[in-house]
Amino acid sequence: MNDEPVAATETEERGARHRFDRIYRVLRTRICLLDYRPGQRLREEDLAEEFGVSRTPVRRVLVKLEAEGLLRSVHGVGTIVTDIDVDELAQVYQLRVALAELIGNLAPVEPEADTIAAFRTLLARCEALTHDPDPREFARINMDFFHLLNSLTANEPLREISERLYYQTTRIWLKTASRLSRYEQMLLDEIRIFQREVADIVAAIEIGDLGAVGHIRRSHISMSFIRLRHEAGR
Amino acid sequence: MNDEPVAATETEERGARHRFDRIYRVLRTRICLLDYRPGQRLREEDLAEEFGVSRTPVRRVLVKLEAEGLLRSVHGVGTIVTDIDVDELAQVYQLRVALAELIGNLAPVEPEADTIAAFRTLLARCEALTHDPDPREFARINMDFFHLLNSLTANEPLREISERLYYQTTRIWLKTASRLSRYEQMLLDEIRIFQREVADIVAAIEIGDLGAVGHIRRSHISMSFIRLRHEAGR
DNA sequence: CATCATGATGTTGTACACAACTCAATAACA
DNA sequence: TGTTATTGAGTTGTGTACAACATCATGATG
Repeated sequence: MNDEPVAATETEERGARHRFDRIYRVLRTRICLLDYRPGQRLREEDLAEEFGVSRTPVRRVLVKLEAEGLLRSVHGVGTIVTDIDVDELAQVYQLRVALAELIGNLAPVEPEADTIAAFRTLLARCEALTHDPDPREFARINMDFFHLLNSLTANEPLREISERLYYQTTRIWLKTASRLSRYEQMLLDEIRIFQREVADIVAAIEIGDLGAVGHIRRSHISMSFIRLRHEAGR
Repeated sequence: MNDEPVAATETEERGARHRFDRIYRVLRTRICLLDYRPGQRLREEDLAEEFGVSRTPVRRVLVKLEAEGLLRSVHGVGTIVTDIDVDELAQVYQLRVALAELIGNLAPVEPEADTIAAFRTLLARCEALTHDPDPREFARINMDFFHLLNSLTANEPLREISERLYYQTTRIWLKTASRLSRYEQMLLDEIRIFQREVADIVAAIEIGDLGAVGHIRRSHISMSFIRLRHEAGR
């Protein structure tokens, strides 16, 4: 009866796969929070040292991040965080808008009690944020909110694709806004708008209208991008 | 004036990136044509030897194919071609159906003369196929047709995602049909239906109605899956 | 006879040394 | 002085040996 290691694998996901996912998530988060700025050069050896492994497993992660468009490895030069600009991302936003509606339509899943609770917790964090605006915390809440929304569809390919597109676009707000003079005011405005979105969606979820969630989300993504483009144009 | 290598890079994409893409495409095609059967175990060393490289660059390719759901590497066991079944792929098909329509709507690109010519050539290949049915050639034409359709949108993220979903699902027909007794007849039927789809779409393209292309494609993907599911159910 | 331990074998994962490559600084030259 | 080689440092890409792991056969043990 040697099932102890199996159980451990089940709960903790030991081994190579786990290390891989861990490093992957850390790097992805750093890129999206602009801890690594667009255009910044990363050194494989530094990353390897930080995570206590050799370059080999690090490179695996970098290959995946490159496939997702967050990095670009150039032989003899370095591994560079991809730069982004509002115009290039317009296409990705178009697609995200279209997909947002699908989450409510394709294989909607009746939210569990704890899922609803998680939404409420998030709403509270959001409210707290309006009293103490912080761009990083804003980005984090945004990320958590996205993952919660994503769990509302049982269509796994849709979840995967939405996630990928989300991580491709989420940096653009921080990057664009941080360079503008109205930064503080913009941040506060955006937080308030976001808070209303969360409130709207939580209301729709509590009623059980997942279709409405999709519509709300769709319009908010669309408007958010238009606002950004407008601010960036000036 | 040492710009010769630069020019070569531009046209032929020498170097690591090129090798990588080459191996990647070859393996992906083999998986989708069932040269590698679902469940089959691949050995990294065999692949390395075949392509004249070491395991290292091969593993890069395998990581990417694993991220796309075509392979699964298990430590100590092997690299296994993912098995697929009709029920699991239902979700992917749902998504493909939804995305098909977007190709005509998001950033439609006016087809060039040579693109239209390519469609006509394909239609001819398709016609020839009805006289000499061959499952592999059918799959190849299907693949080429997909890539042509995909070039009708300038939305690159959409192209990328559509491609990924296509390669996730395209094996299922060959796999399912090849196990059925009515295989020969099914193949011929399916080829004829496909030929009509191609004819319809070529007509829509020549008129310049890309929206119609999306609708035709959408309904054909949907029906194709329903037929498959129906046959598989019995 | 059933069951569990143990070792042999084969595979992917990792570490590390070296090759290929880029770029900038510097020297050579017209 | 301007321009072109060249050298050097620094980085990613590759090859290779070994570690970690899974599986199966074999035999010990109750």
